Amino acid sequence: MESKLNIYNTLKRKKELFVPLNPPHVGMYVCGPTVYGEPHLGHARPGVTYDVLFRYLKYLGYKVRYVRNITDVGHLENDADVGEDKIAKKARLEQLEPMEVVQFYTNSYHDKMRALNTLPPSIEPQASGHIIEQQAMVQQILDNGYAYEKNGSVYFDVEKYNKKFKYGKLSGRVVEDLQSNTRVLEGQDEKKNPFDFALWKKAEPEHIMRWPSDWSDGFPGWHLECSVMSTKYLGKKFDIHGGGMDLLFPHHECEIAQSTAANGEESVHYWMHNNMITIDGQKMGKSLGNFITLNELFSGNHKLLKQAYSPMTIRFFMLQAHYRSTLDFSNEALQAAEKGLSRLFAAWNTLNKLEASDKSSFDVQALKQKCFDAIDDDLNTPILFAHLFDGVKFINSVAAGTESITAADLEELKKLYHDFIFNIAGLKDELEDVADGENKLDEVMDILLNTRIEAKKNKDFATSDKIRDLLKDAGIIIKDTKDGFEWQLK
RNA sequence: GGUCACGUGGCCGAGCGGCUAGGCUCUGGUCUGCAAAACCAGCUACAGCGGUUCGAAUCCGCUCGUGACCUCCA
Repeated sequence: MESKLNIYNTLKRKKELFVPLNPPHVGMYVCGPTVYGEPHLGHARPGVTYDVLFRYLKYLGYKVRYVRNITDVGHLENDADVGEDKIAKKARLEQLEPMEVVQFYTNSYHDKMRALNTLPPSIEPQASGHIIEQQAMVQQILDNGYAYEKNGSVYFDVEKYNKKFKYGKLSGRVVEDLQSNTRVLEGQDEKKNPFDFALWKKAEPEHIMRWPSDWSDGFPGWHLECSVMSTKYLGKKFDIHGGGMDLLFPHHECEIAQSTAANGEESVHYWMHNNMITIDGQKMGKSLGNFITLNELFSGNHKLLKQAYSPMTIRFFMLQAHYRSTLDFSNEALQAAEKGLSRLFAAWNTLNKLEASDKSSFDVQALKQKCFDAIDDDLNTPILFAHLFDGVKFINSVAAGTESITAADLEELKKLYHDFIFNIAGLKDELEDVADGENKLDEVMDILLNTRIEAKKNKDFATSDKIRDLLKDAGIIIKDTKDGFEWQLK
């Protein structure tokens, strides 16, 4: 478990060696989706990023508790503290019970995350299931003097908090600047300062999702759930908190303030933030309406899409960029990822058929070291794949007979590729999935292709080409090899 | 307006002081009945202008451009 994993800590603005608070245990919390719409490409990024982290930590032998929440209440439409609850709004539009909306999109989110081969989190708590705990934290913050009640709503007192602790340390903001820069929005006259945020909000009569409390019939503020649920399941201090960069301010800043105000100390050791997916250089997001849902990507059913892209193509596409860089969507980039991935899996299959000889013309240990160095360097998956592709060239050369490998090295190389491709990067061979359990198809293909080989032997190329062309039309690609043939579904 | 990022070859995308990133595309070659795959070779790079340095895509300054956050967003 001795690892050299370094992760970029947004709080410190630099890479730090990862040292868990209570080894071998690791606690990680990631902000999940607000379930009021179909998950889109943007949701896949943190899903995949923190899945790789989760997988790698487990690979290193840590006992990881991975908590990812479902936001199903308290997330408002306009200003954080005025306006309509997103879930309730969607429910009214669709003539549904709010929890029906929540369930529908939660299911869809799970389906898509599973398709992307992300492991389910250890705990996936819902905000609506933790109203009692949220009320308790509101009371705690009130008792500690960092919140005030006004007309049944409770607000966090940023100015007061800032005197003892520092508000804005994560996002690099200072309260004085906020004072002059925060937009004045209507309905905020209850607050002492415009940057104060709601911990508990009194519900308007038409508001559907509401719970009784000491202050009013109302609902919790959006930022509260993450502080509450991370504390409940990971303790007052835990290792890693992840989320999208767009949540850095105000959401994560408020989380820090709430947890600190309630518990007296900061809770998170390493803050991690994934960057955005862009489209034509602009952030892909709900508010801009320029998002492509995962449904649309998987089916190709969107005006910007030239074709469907498989979940693994999407996953690989993301892993070819560093998680802290923006990643620009385009058909060309996705197609390149699709082909690259296919080349990687072709090499994996080749690797498993390789024959050993008495010497190696390649340094497997050096490759292994490079791969670990890459992943240890703040999950640098693009570098990791660059090294794996160097290995692909070698694997293909061994198959072609221009390079060689010993039996021991071969075993080592197989393990290396298996560990990194499947266990850590979390990729899977989708073609193999299809082929599995289709023994009949295998038999039929053997018959067909052996017939073709005979035709070739007899120089009956018209027949052999016809078989190849017709199969191609049916979505099956034939590759002739030295001593036979290979085929794969496209 | 404030705060902070970023601008790399046809496309995507690493690198963060000296050493080929990688993937995809393109061109030529080897192999093959042809094709595909594979292998070999090649092709256009570091926004601009200064500065620091023996040496800069990489550090500093300025200019131009793009974006993010400051309001819900992964």
